[in-house]
Amino acid sequence: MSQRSETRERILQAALRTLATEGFAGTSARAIARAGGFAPGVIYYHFEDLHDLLLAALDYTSVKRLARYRAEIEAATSTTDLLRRLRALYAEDVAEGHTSAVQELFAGASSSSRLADGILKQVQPWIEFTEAAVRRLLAGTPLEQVLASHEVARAVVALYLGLEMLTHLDRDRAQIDALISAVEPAAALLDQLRSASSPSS
Amino acid sequence: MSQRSETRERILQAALRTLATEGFAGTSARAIARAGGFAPGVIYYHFEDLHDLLLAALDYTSVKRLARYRAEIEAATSTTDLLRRLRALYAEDVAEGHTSAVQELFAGASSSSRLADGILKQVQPWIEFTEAAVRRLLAGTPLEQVLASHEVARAVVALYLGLEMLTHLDRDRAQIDALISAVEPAAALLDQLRSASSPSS
Amino acid sequence: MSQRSETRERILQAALRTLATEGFAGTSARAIARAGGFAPGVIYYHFEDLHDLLLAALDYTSVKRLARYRAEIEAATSTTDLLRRLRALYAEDVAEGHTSAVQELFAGASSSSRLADGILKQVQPWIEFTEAAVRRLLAGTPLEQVLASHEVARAVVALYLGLEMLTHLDRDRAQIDALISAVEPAAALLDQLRSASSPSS
Amino acid sequence: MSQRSETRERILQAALRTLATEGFAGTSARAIARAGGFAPGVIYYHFEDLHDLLLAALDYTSVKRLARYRAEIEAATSTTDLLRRLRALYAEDVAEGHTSAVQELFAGASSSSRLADGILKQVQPWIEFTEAAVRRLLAGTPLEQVLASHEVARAVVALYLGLEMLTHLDRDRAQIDALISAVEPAAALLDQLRSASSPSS
DNA sequence: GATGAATGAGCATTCATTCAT
DNA sequence: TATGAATGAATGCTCATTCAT
Repeated sequence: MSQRSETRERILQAALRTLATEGFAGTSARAIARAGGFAPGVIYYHFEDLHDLLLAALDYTSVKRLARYRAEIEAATSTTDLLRRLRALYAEDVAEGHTSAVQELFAGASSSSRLADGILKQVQPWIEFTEAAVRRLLAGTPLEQVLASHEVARAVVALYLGLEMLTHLDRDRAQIDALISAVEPAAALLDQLRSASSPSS
Repeated sequence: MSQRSETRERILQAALRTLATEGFAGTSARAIARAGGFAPGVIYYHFEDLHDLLLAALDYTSVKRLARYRAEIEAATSTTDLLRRLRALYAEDVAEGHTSAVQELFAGASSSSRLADGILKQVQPWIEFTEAAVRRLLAGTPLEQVLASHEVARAVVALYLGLEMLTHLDRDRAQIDALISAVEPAAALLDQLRSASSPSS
Repeated sequence: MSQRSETRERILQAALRTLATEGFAGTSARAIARAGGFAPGVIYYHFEDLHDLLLAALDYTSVKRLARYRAEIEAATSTTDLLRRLRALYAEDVAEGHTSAVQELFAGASSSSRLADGILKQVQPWIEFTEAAVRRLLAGTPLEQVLASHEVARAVVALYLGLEMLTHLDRDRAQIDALISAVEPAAALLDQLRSASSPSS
Repeated sequence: MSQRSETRERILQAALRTLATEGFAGTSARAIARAGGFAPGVIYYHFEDLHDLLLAALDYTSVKRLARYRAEIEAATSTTDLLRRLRALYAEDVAEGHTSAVQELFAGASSSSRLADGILKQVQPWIEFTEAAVRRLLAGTPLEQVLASHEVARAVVALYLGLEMLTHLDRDRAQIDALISAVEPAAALLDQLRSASSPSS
């Protein structure tokens, strides 16, 4: 890896770390530089400006996470299994600081429409990915007729973002686990519906 | 109403208006004062500081809206009817600037844990209210056994917040309407489940 | 005088002083604030931005000086007398720091077309004033037929600016005096031409 | 030409081009490097620092232009002819970007006395050249007794600089042409004076 | 000879907040 | 009660210059 792209990566990681520890408002050029141990000026050597860096940071973490989600979700054999995998994926999100960064950046989108536009572009793949997953999930169940997959996908992504918001407020990650647990019976029900409708599979 | 509380109200409304038009980042003491036609100094005469004012503003709009939601949701006769009422309530939220203010303040919570704590206190009543509504809604359906009302309530509130976030990003309010429409068949299904399980009611 | 306009004047004078002592490039908001003994922020409380302040400062000195020039030039009884008065006026320009400020601001116009436009507006009255003076000066002499007063006026103003530039370079104000002295015989000649053409006056 | 001096020349030309297109304030090391297609670092390999480069650039264009002026002015057969040649020379100045570079550098002299000193050294030859030209021009006319050639020369150079300043402000090059045209009758007069005083020449 | 990454000081500007009036 | 002038720290960003490669 070239020296240039190494530094670029150092800056991206410092930005993500700063978002997680200082929040969006605290993620100033100086704060990022402090976190990464470099001069504030380097940021502008590698990125157009702060917005550019923050969007790049979101992209950096988003692309990596989307790949992981894609791999796990496609490997799921049942809704119950899917839920188990989602629980693990979310734990990874938290461990890697992905949730914090996402939450802070979405919050920060309020302060700049340029940032908002950039973020919007990055949510699209997640909505599309979720839509495909929802379609697969409902296939062969009565719900297939009754739920529009695009709208459901959007709702699922919104739910993720909203839950992060609440979690940020009360700092109680356990609630997310509780929600997943709470949904388990419903997942089991869905699996039954599916096996009933296609007994051979 | 005393002159003091009249001024207080003017400030609260100016703050909400500013949140809606300028976003959280643009809601400076100066901006609020400009919007309300008073001197920046008066804010500090009526409120501890800017955070205090913003929290008071959230309370101001939140209490009013919660009362409206309570009235409408309690009057709902079926899930389908409930959905119709929710659509109207949401339109009111938008018209009154409540959605904007809420979205901006939640986003702003990132910048200060004091603000976050204050906001958290204001979400609690909404979660409790939603929990009661969910319980009433699922009562007498098979889902009652299968969904934990507290977790569902939290998810519903999170969904509202997350949808506002997405709407703020793509400025496409129609998506909210589309989601409500998409859920209608499911609501009808729920109504059928209920009437099947308790034919006498 | 109100407190507001007193401070405004303090800022204007600090700006002029800083232009004279630090040059255009050194006339930063901080430097002006230091020179005037106030916080940098006050500048933005009284002026839109730094350009706005600098243009206001140019206006401040320019209006005062133009009034003085107008009074003196109109009182001149002959070209020789005019020259004597110009010498005194220029000495005042220097003493008041007007020359420095003008020189620095014109130089600074290079860095911003907004500044350039503002300065241009302030030169116009000087060119018009000079044109009137030139017309009066040449009236009744053979040169009247031979020199276009508008172009001559422009040239005279340009000469003033150019001489300031050179003076700034070699810091030799005596050269300006030498030029005025050098022109004296020509002025005397002009006076003779005029008295010859209108013997009665 | 050695590779070293070739690069040096590329830098000089990039500097002049940048002065003309970006102005003094925009002529940063980066900007010059970008204009010339080389790394910022090379500048410091060939020149002490940025000031040193800018002075060298002024010298580069100044020496070339002075040679042209010398050739043309010495070939002039009358004041009218001289004026015609000056008009052409000035057009060359503009076309080559010499006027822009000179104007910007003189403006920039405000920001540093080191730059000012260097520029001063480069004006001297122009003043001397102009003085010789003035002396030749007035020789054999009554004005010879009445105008001190050194002071006139200085005034002429100042006039050139001042006119460039005004032209930079109002971006109206036509005014320079208008001035030359306006002076033509006076030039013709001077030619008559000369032929009257020395009928044999 | 040349590169381009990095530095750290500097810039204009905005802000929450205070306080004399 | 209310005003609005003033503060001083913080912001994003640019720059001349250095130096390891």
